[in-house]
Amino acid sequence: MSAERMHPIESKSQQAYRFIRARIDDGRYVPGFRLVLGQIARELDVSVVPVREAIRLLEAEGLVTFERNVGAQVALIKEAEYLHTMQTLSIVEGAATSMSAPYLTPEHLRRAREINERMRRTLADFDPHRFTALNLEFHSVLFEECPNPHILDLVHRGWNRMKMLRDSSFSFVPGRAHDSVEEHERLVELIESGAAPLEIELAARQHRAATLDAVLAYQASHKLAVGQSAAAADPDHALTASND
Amino acid sequence: MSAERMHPIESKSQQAYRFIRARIDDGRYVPGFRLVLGQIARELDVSVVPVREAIRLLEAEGLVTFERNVGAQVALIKEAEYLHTMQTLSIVEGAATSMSAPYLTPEHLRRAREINERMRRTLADFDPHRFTALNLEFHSVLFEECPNPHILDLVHRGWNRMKMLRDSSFSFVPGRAHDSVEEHERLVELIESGAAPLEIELAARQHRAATLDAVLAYQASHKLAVGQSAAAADPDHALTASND
DNA sequence: TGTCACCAGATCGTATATCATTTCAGATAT
DNA sequence: ATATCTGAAATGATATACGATCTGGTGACA
Repeated sequence: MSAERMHPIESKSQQAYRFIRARIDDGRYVPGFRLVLGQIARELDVSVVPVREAIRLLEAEGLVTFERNVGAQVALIKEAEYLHTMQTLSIVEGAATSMSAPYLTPEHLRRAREINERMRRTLADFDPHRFTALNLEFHSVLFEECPNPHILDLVHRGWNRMKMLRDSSFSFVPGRAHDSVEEHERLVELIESGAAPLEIELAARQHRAATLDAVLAYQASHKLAVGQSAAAADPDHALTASND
Repeated sequence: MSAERMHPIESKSQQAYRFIRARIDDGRYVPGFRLVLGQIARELDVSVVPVREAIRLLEAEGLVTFERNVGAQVALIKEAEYLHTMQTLSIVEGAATSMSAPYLTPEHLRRAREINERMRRTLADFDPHRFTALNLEFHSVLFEECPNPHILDLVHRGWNRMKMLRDSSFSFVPGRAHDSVEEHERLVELIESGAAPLEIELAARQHRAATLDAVLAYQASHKLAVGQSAAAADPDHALTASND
């Protein structure tokens, strides 16, 4: 019992959870990927019971769907689902940002600006992957001092949903990244100026809403251009989207 | 296989989930109540595996705490937790109300008013249980047409957390119920007048925030009056609160 | 050729048994 | 009297085994 941790021995359920979760997050398990209990259990060298538990938890979070005697698969994000998640994110992110703002120090704002500058420099690279990562980093700094863990939890939930369409069907709306960087700078300035919480909240909310609008407009025009009337008429079709 | 439903045979996990959940909701399992797997399994005449799964789901929802090799218990709501949940509720309820408002018909508003009138009539009875139930009903009508199911889900999560202190440590802040009924009426009028979404959102948010303020003020004054400095100094002490 | 019955494989669902950890009471030593 | 040790009981965690259900395909039959 010498070189043994006293507390944190990870249970096999948690192990399975992290295993699956990591693969969903980094895109190895794309939406629609089928999760077979026995198979994952063998990969992890555990029994199916902990794997099942992990999958049920992921189901509760909305990351996978699970049907009795049929199986589980990574959840497919539909257009309506995307819209709702973005809408929800705009609200909770707005709240998180404004609640965090009063506690942000000049050092926080410096870090935020530094990250945003890196985003600006990647604009020419057209690297959605990296841009999204930096975007998360930027907003994480702004949320850092939010005193309400519940709100932060909701923000993270929303991000997780969004992450699912990261590698699988990501689309970069032309011009949106540039606008996003500009809005980031204005948001930092607003916080710096000691603006009223409500003003900050609405600015942050608007920032997310603008992305949603841009994606929807892009989707609409793209559909029209290609003339995919069938896809346009199907409210359940999978979506190509952005989350910056 | 004649008189058998084709789809909806409830799994034992779901059965266990509903069993426990119902008892938490109606107060038979008060916060702190210990949930022993084997015991619940025997009561339901199932094995411990589905019970365990149910408890893990409840843990994910924050309704119970679960520690490895120790066990589960109904979550205790602390003062900070209460504050955070109410704050979150004020935000998501505000959003849900304003998003629902444009779709509310005169019939909706009539029903809302009718429920609120029943609340008014119970003011003299001092029946917190009934008042809270009507309060939920009232707001449910206003949320009814919210087109974003995510937001509604968040509202319900918040309500579930609040429900936990319903019977256990419920306190009716003097005068708050009366104010609440008045605010309800004003909220309905605001919606009826076709006010801007943001205006409705802030009014709904304020309604919830006012309750929180009332509770905190009442708590503070009560503590001072009784002179429980020890309890006041402990940020983790259990809370007596209201959710109307 | 279309439809239906049926079978085989895949997969989930749960019970049971066993292992691991925690807790607590009682004993023992200081 | 206090602290520490010890072992049994309680409890959770997981593996294994078996049963139930769904799915897809195959072939008989009209």
